[in-house]
Amino acid sequence: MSDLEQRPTHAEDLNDQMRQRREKLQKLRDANINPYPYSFDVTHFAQPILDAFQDGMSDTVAIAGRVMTIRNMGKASFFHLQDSSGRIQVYVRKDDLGDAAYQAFKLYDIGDIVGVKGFTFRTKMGEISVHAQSLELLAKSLRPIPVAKEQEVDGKKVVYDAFSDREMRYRQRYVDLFVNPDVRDVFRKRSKMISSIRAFLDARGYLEVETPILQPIYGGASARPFTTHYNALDATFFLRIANELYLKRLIVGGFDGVYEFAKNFRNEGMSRFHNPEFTMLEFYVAYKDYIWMMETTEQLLSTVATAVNGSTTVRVGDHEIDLAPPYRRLSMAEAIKEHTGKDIEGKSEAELRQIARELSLHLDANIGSGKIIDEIFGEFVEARLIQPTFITDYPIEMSPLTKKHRSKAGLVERFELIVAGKELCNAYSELNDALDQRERLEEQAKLRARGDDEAMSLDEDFLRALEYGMPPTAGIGIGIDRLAMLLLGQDSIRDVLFFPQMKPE
RNA sequence: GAGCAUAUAGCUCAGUCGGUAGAGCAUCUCACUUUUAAUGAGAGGGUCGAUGGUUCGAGUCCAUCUAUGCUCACCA
Repeated sequence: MSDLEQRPTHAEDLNDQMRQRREKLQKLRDANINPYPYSFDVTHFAQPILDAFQDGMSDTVAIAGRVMTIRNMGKASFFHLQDSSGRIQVYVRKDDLGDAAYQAFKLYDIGDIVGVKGFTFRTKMGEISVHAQSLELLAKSLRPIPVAKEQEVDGKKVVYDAFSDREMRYRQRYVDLFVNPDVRDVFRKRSKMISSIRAFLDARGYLEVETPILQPIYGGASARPFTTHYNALDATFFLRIANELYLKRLIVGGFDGVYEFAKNFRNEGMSRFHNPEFTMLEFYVAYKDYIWMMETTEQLLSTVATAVNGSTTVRVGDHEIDLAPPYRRLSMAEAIKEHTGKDIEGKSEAELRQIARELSLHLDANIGSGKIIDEIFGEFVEARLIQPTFITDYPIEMSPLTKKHRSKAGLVERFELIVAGKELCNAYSELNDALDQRERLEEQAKLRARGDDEAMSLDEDFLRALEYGMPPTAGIGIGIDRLAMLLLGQDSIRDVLFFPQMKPE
């Protein structure tokens, strides 16, 4: 064995199984077999073979994939081969392959990637299989893989010893994916979800765009950013926390509708619901308002749910949630009244503070009235909104980028869609009054001076764009990871992200 | 950032009162040409997360640290 093959890839010792696999690799090379050939002509996939098989008929097939089980019976063997579509059993006989090839097959391991040419048949025990006429190693696997055994009990699959350690599943997602079929399904559906959203927006003529991730001024949301240094400019840059201000610039530029699936970055803690980088769909449509956006959101979500699950209903815990329109619409004041009995409409900051006290809600002394209302809502209402509910008409202080309400003083034309007690969407009639926008951002600057490090910065170029004139516009942000959790029945954001953020090993 | 829990073989897990480290699967050897949690016989495999401490003796008790999970806080 060469020096190279004895060398661990990391500074870790080879365990016995890893050593044995490397020895087999060398034996294969000694037998003049290339364990890493260049290609293989695949003609069929496992699941379609199973679906199409009819007794009395036999197809000639060439399939490729990963060996997942081996049952060796001396001069004949069975193994399961897993490809992107599923698993199929392969039957191998020494008589068919010849001595040398069967000898080589004995050096295969669970986890190896192989190609099989043969014909389909049904075994005595009734399993549709491929009878191998030739067999080719396509890639030798050097690490033992977790082997989960399955047994059918009363038609249900029971899995034994599943690869279930969450840390290892996330750190080695590649293993998680080939070992756990349910995980593959989740990510296929996530992909389906995104493509159906894209199809929905494309069908309406909106333009998919890309905007800067590295930004000299961050804005469009209230959050702490990741900071970096741009060497060539010797300047501080930020990873975007939102793309809102750039998309609005594009509306100023004359596009009627733009959208972007944006990776955003927020320098905050991680949790079941938060990953520091996450995906948000934002889209903006000229000449529309937030009422229109509510209808569009209803259509979008019901369309996407049907595309992904074939139904508008999803189960979350004990609740059956129905995404079929229409969704309940409730102003924030109405929602608070419904769940606390308190009327917050037209109340001063002192009065709101009194209401909060009556509700035994402890508040920071320096927060303003908008924030107080938000706290009351967050504490007593949000988690109780299970069926999709549009909460509308937010206090102006909390919404510096939103147009003033057409009829209600002190409020703005904004809605959030709450589903299963979580915010899923946030949308406005976008503020296009450049002078009002300047005042609002100056207000934010004062908050920042008071110590609110999540208050927005004043972006002069954005204001300049608005001064040229932006049409009335409706805009929305939809948390794609949250939507994936909802539609895919996952209770942790890590289970809908291929590579969730982890501390270094 | 705070609290609680977890960390033992490649995987999934036991390990009692502190006294030489266990199982199933996986791996290796032998047998077996339609098996399927294949079967039968045998074998190997461990820095018990890390570092200190208590003790004649620590997987086990104590402390600190690391990672992960859950809850809370911040947020989407």
